[in-house]
Amino acid sequence: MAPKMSDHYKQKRRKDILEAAEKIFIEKGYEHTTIKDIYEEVGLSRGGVYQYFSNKRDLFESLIGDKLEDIYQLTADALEDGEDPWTLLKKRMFGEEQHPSEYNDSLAPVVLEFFVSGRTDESLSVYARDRYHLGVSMYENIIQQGESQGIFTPRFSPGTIARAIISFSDGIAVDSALAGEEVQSKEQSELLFDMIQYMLGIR
Amino acid sequence: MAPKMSDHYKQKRRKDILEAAEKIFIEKGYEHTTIKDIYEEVGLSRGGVYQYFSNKRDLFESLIGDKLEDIYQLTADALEDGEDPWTLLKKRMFGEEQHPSEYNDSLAPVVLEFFVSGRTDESLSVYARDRYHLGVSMYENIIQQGESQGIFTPRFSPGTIARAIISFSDGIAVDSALAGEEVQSKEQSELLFDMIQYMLGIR
DNA sequence: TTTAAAAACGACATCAGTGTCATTTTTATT
DNA sequence: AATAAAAATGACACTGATGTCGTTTTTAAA
Repeated sequence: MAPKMSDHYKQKRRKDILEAAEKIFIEKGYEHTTIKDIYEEVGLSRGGVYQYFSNKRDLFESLIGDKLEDIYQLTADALEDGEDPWTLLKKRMFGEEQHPSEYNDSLAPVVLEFFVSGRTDESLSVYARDRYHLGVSMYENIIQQGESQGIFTPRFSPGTIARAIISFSDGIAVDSALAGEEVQSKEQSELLFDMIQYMLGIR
Repeated sequence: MAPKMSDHYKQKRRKDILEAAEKIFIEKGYEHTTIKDIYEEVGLSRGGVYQYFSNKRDLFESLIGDKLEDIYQLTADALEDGEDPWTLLKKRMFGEEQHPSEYNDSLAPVVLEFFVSGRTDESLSVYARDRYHLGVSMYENIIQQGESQGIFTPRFSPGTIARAIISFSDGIAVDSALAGEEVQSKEQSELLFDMIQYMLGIR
């Protein structure tokens, strides 16, 4: 006499909503996306979405949530396992192919929009700082590891280089969002690549 | 029998509104600023503001308008007058003191927010591209001038280096908006400074 | 001082989006 | 099949912001 819905079912629905939401967020940006846009995209009703998420912010945070923590953990593990810091750094900066390519992380500008437009909200800005900090640490750890192995001879402190990588990448993401092709993200990634080699004293 | 208000008066009022608006925009960000916030800050009524601007976007575009064109023109003139490209480049990147300092252009993140959150609006994105293009040209011209004078020996095309300066600066602006001190903008500006010397082949 | 034009006011109608909740539908278990 | 719990629906009340417009106030010229 008890119809416990399978966890699997709930998870699937949740994922459906998040996928639809991601599509819409990329299309319309964070601020201009409404709950209506989302439930129409999933093919659910208003209440249907509210069953799973309590508002747009909750939905968005779920969407981007954990992603960063995952990659941080993955990086820590890789370092632990003795993966080459230079290879690892390239992977984190440019993806598995370890090489600059056309810019494609279309959610990145939305994430930045989310944090920038919400920067006056105290709780959000705490969250933003945490995320930023985690990103810095990730790169910093890789660089420190490489330094201690004698692979890198950094011209600036690992923290500063880590922050520079993040700023530069964020800048490319933002500019791509607003000027598209014009930004020549591939060429810029190549420049970033060259700059990092210089900053880390790699031949 | 005709009370033509002095242009001076109108200009002053307009400027008052823009100044108040700038303050509020910096405080609350673009999206979260309302017309009400603004007329309360100036000490005017709702209708009062609408007398001068037709909506928030119009107001914001007036605020940032021309600024970029002005600096572009100023740069073109300076090059024409034979100003040293390296000095000029440093001025444009770091202000008159020509040296990296704490990040302080508090309107910059608001400008980025404006363009990023409005990036789906066709007319706005045209405007954004124009602005971006103008910025690229400005830096590109300086670099080309320096190259032809034999002061710079660029490792990448002037256009790519120009775009990199913009991306990096935008990145610092965005990150500062959302993580504040944490971003260590001064250190990053120093790194940017060093990187540019390297990219331009300056001893 | 009168006067007519411009500036400033603020109430108002309108709109878009939000989150809720009583009701209906679907589901898994008995 | 019967049933009870969970999921899904969509109408609803509410909110906050927008731009307008008839009215009042201020202004500078006559």
